[in-house]
Amino acid sequence: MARNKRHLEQKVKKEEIELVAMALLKEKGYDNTSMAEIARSAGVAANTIYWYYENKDDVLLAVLNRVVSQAIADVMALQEQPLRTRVLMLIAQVESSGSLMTDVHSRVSHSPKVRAWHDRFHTMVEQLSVSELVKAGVNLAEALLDARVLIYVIEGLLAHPHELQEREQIVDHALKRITGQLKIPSQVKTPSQAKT
Amino acid sequence: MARNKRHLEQKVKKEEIELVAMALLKEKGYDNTSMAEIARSAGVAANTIYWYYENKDDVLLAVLNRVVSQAIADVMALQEQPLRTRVLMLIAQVESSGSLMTDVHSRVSHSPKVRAWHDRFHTMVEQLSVSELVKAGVNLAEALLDARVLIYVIEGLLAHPHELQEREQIVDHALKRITGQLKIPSQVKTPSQAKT
DNA sequence: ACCTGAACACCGTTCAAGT
DNA sequence: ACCTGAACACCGTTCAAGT
Repeated sequence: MARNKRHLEQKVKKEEIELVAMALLKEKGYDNTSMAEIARSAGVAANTIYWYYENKDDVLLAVLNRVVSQAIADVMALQEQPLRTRVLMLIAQVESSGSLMTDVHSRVSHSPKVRAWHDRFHTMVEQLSVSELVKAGVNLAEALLDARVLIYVIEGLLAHPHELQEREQIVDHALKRITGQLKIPSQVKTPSQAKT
Repeated sequence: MARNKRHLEQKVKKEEIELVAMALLKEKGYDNTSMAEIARSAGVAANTIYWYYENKDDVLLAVLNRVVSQAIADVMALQEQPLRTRVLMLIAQVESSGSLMTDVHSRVSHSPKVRAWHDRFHTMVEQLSVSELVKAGVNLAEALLDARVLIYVIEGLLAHPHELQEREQIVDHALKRITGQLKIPSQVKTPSQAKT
């Protein structure tokens, strides 16, 4: 029982470090968050983190896995929604993780592990996009190129700040260009035009 | 005469620091290039750089201005070439600057000066793209959105490694989606299909 | 197994001092 | 005006030592 409790609390300790790291990395980004700060927030000595993780990039990867799992879960929950809605949801979801995606890109050249994670993630998103586009009526031969275009647009939207409305416009426009025509009526009207 | 010579050599000193910094930053990126390394390569003490530049980000900006000036000059020289060629040229040009563009994105959150530079640069590229697209036959109302899509595709291509052929395919595809139809015959055939 | 204090090498930057 | 040696604060990481 005591052993059990202890075992639990140890897992909890790592969990706590990861949650604290996630909050800090989301809020302030990789470079502006020091290991010392993460440790302090988690209530441990600075070097204690190195018992759980090899280095700072490994902490980043642990956080990224959490963030991505959550994002996937959220987007999966919208299975029946139209593509437009799901793309916008994905962007909003990832955006709430602050500069994490930019951080990944900038760490790719420092850490092979981060590079591997990035490549896997990219492939996954690409496959998802292809199947989404095929479902939306794009023929398979072109879907691969269209998926790339769509992903780059999404990445661009994530890397640069946009008004919500502007973001929707760009997504709508890109999807229109890709699928040929908008399949579903959009709600891009300004709030002031809401009826009754 | 001696004063003249001296004055010249001073300008040359700054020039040398900048050229050395450009080479190093292009080759190894911002984070992997230390001020000490730049100084050593330029043959000065580490802190001497701070007489010419406020900080490391200012060195980056000086290098960026050189790189961009060169890129603009090169692309301008292709005034009469088709859009496709110029876009590919721009990508190749910027790509030769290594991870500099990624570095800009990652420094945006650290330095307001870098952010300002990034925003000005982005606006400039956007305006250029709009006028290019209008010239290519896209109607003005949609050109702004199309320009954004095109820029994000270009940024995506720059941020991720691609085979030359694959890159051309994606650019061709994006331009086809945007302009409705490819205006000029492309040479995307595989080398093995070259005739006679 | 888990955690720590102390130290290390490196970094961007500052400052007082030299010419 | 231009340049330097020495120092500073901070960083990620390591190591020997404690429980």
